[in-house]
Amino acid sequence: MVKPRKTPSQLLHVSPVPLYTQIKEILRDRILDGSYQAHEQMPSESELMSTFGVSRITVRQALGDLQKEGLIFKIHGKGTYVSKPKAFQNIAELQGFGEAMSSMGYETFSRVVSIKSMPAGATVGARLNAADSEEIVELRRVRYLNRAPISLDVTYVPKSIGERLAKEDLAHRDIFLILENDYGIALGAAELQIESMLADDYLARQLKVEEGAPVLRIERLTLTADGRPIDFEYLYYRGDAFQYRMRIERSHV
Amino acid sequence: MVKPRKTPSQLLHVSPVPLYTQIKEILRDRILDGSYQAHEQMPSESELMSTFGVSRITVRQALGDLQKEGLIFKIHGKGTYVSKPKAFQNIAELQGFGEAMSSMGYETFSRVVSIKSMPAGATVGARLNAADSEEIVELRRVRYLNRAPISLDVTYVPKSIGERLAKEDLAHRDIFLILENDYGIALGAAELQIESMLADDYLARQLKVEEGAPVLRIERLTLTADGRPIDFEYLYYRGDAFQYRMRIERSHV
DNA sequence: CGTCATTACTCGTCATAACAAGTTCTGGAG
DNA sequence: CTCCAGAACTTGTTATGACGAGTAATGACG
Repeated sequence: MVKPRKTPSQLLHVSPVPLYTQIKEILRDRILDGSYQAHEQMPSESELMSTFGVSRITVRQALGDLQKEGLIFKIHGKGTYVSKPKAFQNIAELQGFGEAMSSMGYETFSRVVSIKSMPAGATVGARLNAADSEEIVELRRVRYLNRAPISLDVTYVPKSIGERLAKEDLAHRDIFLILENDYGIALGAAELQIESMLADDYLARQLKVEEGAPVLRIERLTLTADGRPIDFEYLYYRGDAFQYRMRIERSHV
Repeated sequence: MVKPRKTPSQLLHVSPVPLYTQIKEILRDRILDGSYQAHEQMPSESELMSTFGVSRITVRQALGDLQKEGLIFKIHGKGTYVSKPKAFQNIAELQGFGEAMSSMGYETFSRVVSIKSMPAGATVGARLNAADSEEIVELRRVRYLNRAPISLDVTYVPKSIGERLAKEDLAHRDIFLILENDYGIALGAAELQIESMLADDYLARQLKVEEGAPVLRIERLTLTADGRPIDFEYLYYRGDAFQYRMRIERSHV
């Protein structure tokens, strides 16, 4: 059967954006805007090949990425299906606080309480992979959501980074985004520990809650893409006003 | 053109295990046992092709999987490198409590407090996608770690599943593993909400803490691989004895 | 009517091939 | 010696082709 090799209209072949990325985004849009309903079967790989005019490898790469995002799932021998609607989609991403909130439509800002240089000490030094006596920068901020204080962030970064950060607009910009966009540091993963505690005097004042109120304490170590620790934080969230939400994938190993 | 089907040497081609999986496991072993040191450059793709006698596609699939696991990372134009050692590796997986603890060498068991059938009600019904009046099963368990109570789990599942679960050895087996291994239900992802609260009278008695002690409250909805909600839980963890740890990847989109 | 083999579909795996794009080293021009 | 072009590496993207394996519908057979 002769297939007319028509140039797939929608796709830009000269673009610096890979084909599979373009296809992935077209399909993601169709899923999110409801063109493909949840639990519906998606077009098969061979259909997608001909409609987009690309090879199967390219189609599979696009579908594989969407599967990693949790938008679709496959059943061997049957087909590819759309997962449940949006709601929570990709919350298991590493995001800064402002990044996460603004993507949900909330307005936030931070108040910088203090910035100071100090020796790392044993605990922080161990996390940031620095000697106890090495100078690092401690940065304390209170995060506000709709004018109400919601968390106290105590951030430790290496001196070189901290001195640059001190000059930035920390009230309105996420540290994560500054590191990535301005400093060109690719972030990899974060390790979290979450526990519950009671507000002490200092926390109560900063978060405008009663002493003894429940507080969510998160210890977060952020790593660069090549695994170097770069940012160690203690985050104290008001227990009454905030819920830490995420989505975790079962390992597909 | 007929292609002679020649068999490359070292790997098992008759095995039901895909080549890329075999290669992935060989490489993972070498990383974990230190043959490839952290931050060291791994053999290039072409080297791996010739040493294993496979095509580049196969090598890339193995490396891609290892990258998803966080064991290696790649730099375009430079090469493939080993990430930081183990420590935390793959904690962002969906695991049951016992599953997670026993993989860390702890002994756990559960005490079943109650199992009862009841109408779903608005909150639970919405989560499990059931009518308010539909009968579901509520299961209360206290989890013990080294003989100390550490959490109260309140689990809601559809009646059909709950009635089967009631006959199982819930004291020593994770619900997740029963669902997957015995019932053949593939689990997909879980959505979590974490918040901090104070122990009330009932919780304090169950967890053997003082009333007003900090408690980590986790709301967890577990979905099957095809996105159907199947298990909704409230988990109340003792704030003094437990830390919820995880590792989150920055989106590689 | 129930069972089973066939068949036609799906996704899963793997080979070969080519070019693009980023990095590093080298050698020659100035 | 310095600087810059290019070679020689790396990973990234894409095409074409083939076979395997799981699922489902079909139809023949008992």
